[in-house]
Parts: sequence; structure tokens; C-alpha cells
Amino acid sequence: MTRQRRVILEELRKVRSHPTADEIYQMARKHLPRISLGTVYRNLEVLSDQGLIKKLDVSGDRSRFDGDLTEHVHIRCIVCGRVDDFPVRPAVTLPEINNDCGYEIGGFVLEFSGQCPQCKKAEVC
Amino acid sequence: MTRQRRVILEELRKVRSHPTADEIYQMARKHLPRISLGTVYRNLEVLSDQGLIKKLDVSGDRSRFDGDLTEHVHIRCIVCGRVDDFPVRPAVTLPEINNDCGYEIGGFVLEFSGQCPQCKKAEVC
DNA sequence: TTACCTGCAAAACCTTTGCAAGTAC
DNA sequence: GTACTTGCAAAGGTTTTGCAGGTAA
Repeated sequence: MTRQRRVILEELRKVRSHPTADEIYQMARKHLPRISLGTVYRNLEVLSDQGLIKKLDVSGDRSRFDGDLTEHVHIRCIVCGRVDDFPVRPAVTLPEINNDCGYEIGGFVLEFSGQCPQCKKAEVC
Repeated sequence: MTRQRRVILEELRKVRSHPTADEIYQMARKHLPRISLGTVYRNLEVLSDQGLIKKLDVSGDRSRFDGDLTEHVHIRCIVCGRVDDFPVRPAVTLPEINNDCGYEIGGFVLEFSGQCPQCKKAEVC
């Protein structure tokens, strides 16, 4: 656990904004001006492998990272791309959601993930 | 509607595999050997704008495209990245799902999309 | 000490774009 | 004929990687 890795983890835990790698790089530079973008990417990978952070596999373009490990749902703006936390409640309806969070909801993505039959079979270790 | 655009649309409608732009490029090259990757990207953009295909905004890395416009849920392999259609039914449970589709399900992503309060306010036209 | 990590820079990769020639309508 | 489209190649942006020096344990 190097200073770089600790700073990245702390900064990520400080915010609720699901920043991109470059945004995390800018945040970390305030504490470690010599840190490089490559180091940020490598540490985000390591921290994600260790389960200390989560890499958000949604939203198409750039990867975003989340220091909040509790199970929660995200909501993304189709205009600016920002990702916010979404307050889940049982049996919500779309009008309720719109009132709750201020977003104008246009749709949603539901995607399960796991291993397909082929990869499950090929799994040797 | 050029030959290139028609071939891309036809190929995309032929498969259930949610191919990437490069995979669509390889498929189209079988019919039009001189087609370029740039043309594929441009036509995927146009077709998506016209609502003739759907661009999948999930799965992190590369964009994937879908010729099936009916509302349906996707499932992605966390090992090889392939995206399959997912048979939605009311009130499914995880064990049922595992039996149904052959996948070993590890989790899911639920993401709403829309306009955040700031962008909604800034929307002028 | 030793394995891992860093900063830097270059490379890799996907996607977009400028341009001159070509095509659909 | 005109506006749009193409192939090609170059550029753009994000992410990964090779390397020599540095650091944590």
C-alpha cells in the first residue's frame, strides 16, 4: 500500500460522484503533484481486483469508479454523462422517481452478468 | 440508403450476438470488400439516430449494436464479454435464471438514464 | 534484500474526422 | 445537379505497457 494507492483510495471514498480515471488523477495530483496517469490506472485496477473499489461497467464511454461498496443503483445523465447514486425503494413507479431525484427519466438499463456456458465449461482452475 | 448502409443493417439484423463495430465491419467486408471501418462507424451512428438499430450503452469497453428493437434485457459474460439476450419473465429468481439460460449469474446492473436537474434546466431548444 | 511500485514516454486501441472522389435521388 | 456518402488516412481520446530507478515490508 503505497502513498499513491492510499491517496487514490481516500479521494475515491471522499466523493459520491463516480469519477473517471482522469478525474481521479486530477484529485490525486493535489496531494501528489508528481503522480502519473499510468499509476492511477494501475492502482485503480489493483484496488478493483482487491475489492476495495468498484469499477462501473456501464455508461459506454469512459470507465468510472466507485468507492462505495454497498449495493446500490446508479442513474446516469444522458446529456452530460454524470453518474449519481439512485435511492432504491421497493415498488417505485416512474413518476415517483422523477419527483424523488430531480432527474427526468427516459429509460433504464438492466443487465445481468456472469459466466456464459462456454466460459463456465472452460474454467479450469 | 446506400449499399453500405443496407448491408450493415441486414447483417446486424441477421445475428443475435450484439456485435462490436469491428465485428460488423468484418461481416460487411464479406459483401463489400472495400468498405472502410470509418464508414461502418458513421452508418452505425446514422442508423442509431434513425432508430433503426440500438447502440448498447452498457458493458464498459467497446460499443455494441443491436438490430432487435423490441424491449428486452441483456446478459453479458464477465469472462469473454459476449452479450446475449435475456428472457425476461415476471418475478424471476436467481436460481431460476441460472437454470433457464445456462449462465452462472454473478450480479446485475440496473441503471436508469435521463436528464439531470442541471441539464434539464439548461435545455433551451 | 526482494518483490513490487513509480514516473515517464511510447504504444495500443477504439472512435472520430478532413478530404477529395463517388453515389443516391 | 446537389446534397449526402464513401474510402483512405490521419488525428483524437482513453487505456495499457516497457523500462530504469525507487520504495514498502
